Amino acid sequence: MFSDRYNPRETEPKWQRFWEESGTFKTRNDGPQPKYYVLEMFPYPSGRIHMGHVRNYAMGDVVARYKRATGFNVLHPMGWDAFGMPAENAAMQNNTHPATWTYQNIATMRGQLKSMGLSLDWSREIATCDPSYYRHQQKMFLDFLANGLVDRKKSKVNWDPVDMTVLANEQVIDGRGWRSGALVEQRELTQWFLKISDYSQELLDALQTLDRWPEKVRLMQQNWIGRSEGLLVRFDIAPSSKTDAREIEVYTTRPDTLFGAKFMAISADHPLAKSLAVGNPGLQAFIDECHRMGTSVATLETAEKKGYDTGVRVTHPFDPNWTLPVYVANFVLLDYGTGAIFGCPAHDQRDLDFANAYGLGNTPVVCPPDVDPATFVITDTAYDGDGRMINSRFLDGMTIADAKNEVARRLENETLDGRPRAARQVNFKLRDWGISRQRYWGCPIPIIHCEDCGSVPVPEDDLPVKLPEDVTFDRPGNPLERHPTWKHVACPQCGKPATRETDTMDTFVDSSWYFARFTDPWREDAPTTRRVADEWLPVNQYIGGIEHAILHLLYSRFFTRAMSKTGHLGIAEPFEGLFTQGMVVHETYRSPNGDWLQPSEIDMRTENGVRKAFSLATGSEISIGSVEKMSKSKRNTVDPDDIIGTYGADTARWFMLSDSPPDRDVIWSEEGVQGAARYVQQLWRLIGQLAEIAAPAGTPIENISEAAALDIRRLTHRHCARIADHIERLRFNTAIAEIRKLSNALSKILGDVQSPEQMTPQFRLACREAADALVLMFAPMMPHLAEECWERLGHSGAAAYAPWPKVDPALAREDTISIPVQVNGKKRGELVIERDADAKLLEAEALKLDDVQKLLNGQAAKKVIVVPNRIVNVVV
RNA sequence: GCGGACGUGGCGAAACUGGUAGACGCAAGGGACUUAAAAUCCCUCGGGUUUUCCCGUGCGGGUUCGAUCCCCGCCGUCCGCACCA
Repeated sequence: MFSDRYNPRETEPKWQRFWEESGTFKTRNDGPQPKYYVLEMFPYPSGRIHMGHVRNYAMGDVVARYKRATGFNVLHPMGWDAFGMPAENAAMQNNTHPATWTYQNIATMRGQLKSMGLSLDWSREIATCDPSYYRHQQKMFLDFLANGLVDRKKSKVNWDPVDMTVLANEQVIDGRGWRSGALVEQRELTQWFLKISDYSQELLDALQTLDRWPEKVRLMQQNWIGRSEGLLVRFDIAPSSKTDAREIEVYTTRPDTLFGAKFMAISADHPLAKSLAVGNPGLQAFIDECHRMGTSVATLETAEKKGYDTGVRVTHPFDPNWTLPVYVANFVLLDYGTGAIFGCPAHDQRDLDFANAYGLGNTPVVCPPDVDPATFVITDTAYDGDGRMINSRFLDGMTIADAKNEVARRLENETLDGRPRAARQVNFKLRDWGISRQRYWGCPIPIIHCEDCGSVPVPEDDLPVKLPEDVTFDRPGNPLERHPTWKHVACPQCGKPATRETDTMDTFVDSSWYFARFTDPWREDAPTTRRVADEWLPVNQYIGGIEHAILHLLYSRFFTRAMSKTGHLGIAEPFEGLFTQGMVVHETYRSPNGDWLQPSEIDMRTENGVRKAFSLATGSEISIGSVEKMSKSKRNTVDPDDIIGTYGADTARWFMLSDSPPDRDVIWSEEGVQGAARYVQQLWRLIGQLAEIAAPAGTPIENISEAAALDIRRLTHRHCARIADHIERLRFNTAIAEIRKLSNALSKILGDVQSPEQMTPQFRLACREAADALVLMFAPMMPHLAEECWERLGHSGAAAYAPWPKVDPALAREDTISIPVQVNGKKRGELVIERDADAKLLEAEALKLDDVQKLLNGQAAKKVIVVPNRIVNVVV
């Protein structure tokens, strides 16, 4: 009945069909067991899955299957992050509709994921481009609006004049649009914003509660939120200045250095700069130059500090006779602080560069410890370290912290035009989230613009605002904008002709709440069923790439709070545990003429112990290049379909998990996959042998007393405990090493059996237990093989329903252990002794060892360190 | 520039965060079985000596009975942020 060779091509589809027909992985919201929600970041339906998906979903599936086996009601759903630009680009290139392209891709990828044997509840599948999903998003947008979480304001954006759309910063490469290549302009557009900055402090504080998140991600978010404590200070404009303005307000985190001030600088976009530019062509030209410079990384890196002296002078807050020149400077940002700074060249590198360029000099006001203030001079390098105040009148001698407080205290208590001259302020780098996109393939923003009534929400009864289907992509720009009828509607308030908002939402909105929708995707009249969502959420284990460390994960954290504020949820944090997996990388191959070759075009051979690559087509030698992330450009990709077709899903999953720690990159190699495939066969043979000798399935295990049988039991229980521990900690690579140790040990035991008499009933019972346990322990990684083995072992039900093997602690514990004996820290021998032997016994036994005696050379040991169950160290 | 991580055999890695360094695997070499190949099985596999030991976790110091792990100083690789006042 069972063949000698395991054939995944037959068994994998068989068991996939079984799971599907039996509804094995359908999850009930009212299941009696404790709940566990495991989620992998849902894919963008780009066309085909790649090996990164295989890795991501294999990991999630191990967790899901393991948790199910250990008694949890597991939610493990899948969906599609289906809106986005690639669908529109494909529409333009192939003259298809984005929806057609997207749903075709979804169909393909769904089939591919199913061939992986993932234990997903497909009945909960969602696609964000489906009106049944985005209608709820529109509802929530309106709820957010009603609760003051939405803002409409002008902001600067990257505008691609050829494609006629706003581009994200990531889509601007060297100042040009990534698709059109056109020089990107900075435009002021009125945009919709979600007020994530209202939650800056909360999002920052709550990071501390996320103790199952990688430290790295928390740090990245912390830096991104960018909290700083400082002082707002109002500077008077000197009367002689040619402006109507009376004062300029600056934000500083270093009020202690106020006596080192040499200039003031304002942003080119500062209102004062704009008003001064009127009738000042030189200044206007400079402001224009600043705008052209753009904000790309490359320009910032090389940009010189440039400024333009406005002629305006301000007076020092502590000395009316001390004036400072006001420059418009290219390095001052409008949207951080107040768009104006005071420059203290001695203690800020940027200010120093600027001051040196314009001959403004510097005065050190913080003197480093152990340096004589009289000789302390700043030339090219600003000093931003600790020290004592100098050259600062009433601050002299203070620490930086005291000086900051003293300046704040004095200025806070001084009034200017009836208001305090200064105020302490906390600032954040985090900005509000601009969600408007001039794109078709996104969730329409449910707003109608009326000349009389302004921006009016679409009435709830009219939701969803569906995307029109009859659109064309033969021209750049937003098809919604030029659609003949779609945008023309009556104002819901006054009934006059009005127009729809034609911007759609950033696709990051779609992915900010999908995890909540999965808890009740059938609900029609609301985004969530709050009771159900609150029971499932937060997601217990979220798994995905590190590239989402900031945007997606921060947006989701905000969205969860916003949904709670609007009554859709009752929690703050969406993801209790986060795991960021490494990439899948592969060798690269390059022919002598510089062409990249795919792994499938390569024949690997070993000549004189050296690995060499040859082209299958031409036979010529190909140079083996560095290991890099799989990418189309380097052609070092491997297609999951090919791998699954050749080796089976179990082999692919096993190899993905076995070689590297899951948070590190894994090198995909043909040799490695073959090793995994060999192991599949090895297990199949081992289970076959065990099935022959094992006691019948279901025989109770009791009163095992024979040594050989007990050895097998101890082996089994010991490994079982370790494997569970490794999976719990997501250490899949070491879990797999333990499984291999167990199967190796069992193979050896069977191989050592000399005669049939050794196979006593007790021995057969122990084999039964070991075989069952082994299968159930590799089942999370190789579920199809496990089902087939389970059947071969004579079980009637499926392995997917079997509980995780129960560990008997008494059997798992080792009674005899070996303890190393060191002399002066170097291992000289070892004691095999009963567990928990006391220190005196260990010491006596250790000193008896020949090797120890030899080194003692008749003398007494100076000292003997004994750590029970660990080590003995004899000091001579 | 700021912040963070990492550095262990030919390769991926492990080591219960102070207690036998290199588990498990890949590659390689040798052997068995085969007419042969595949498959399978057995042995070797950090370096030097080949009977005893010595050296080895990027480099140099330190703490300790004992350091891959802790501290100080270097070198290198990778990642994130970046004119944030």
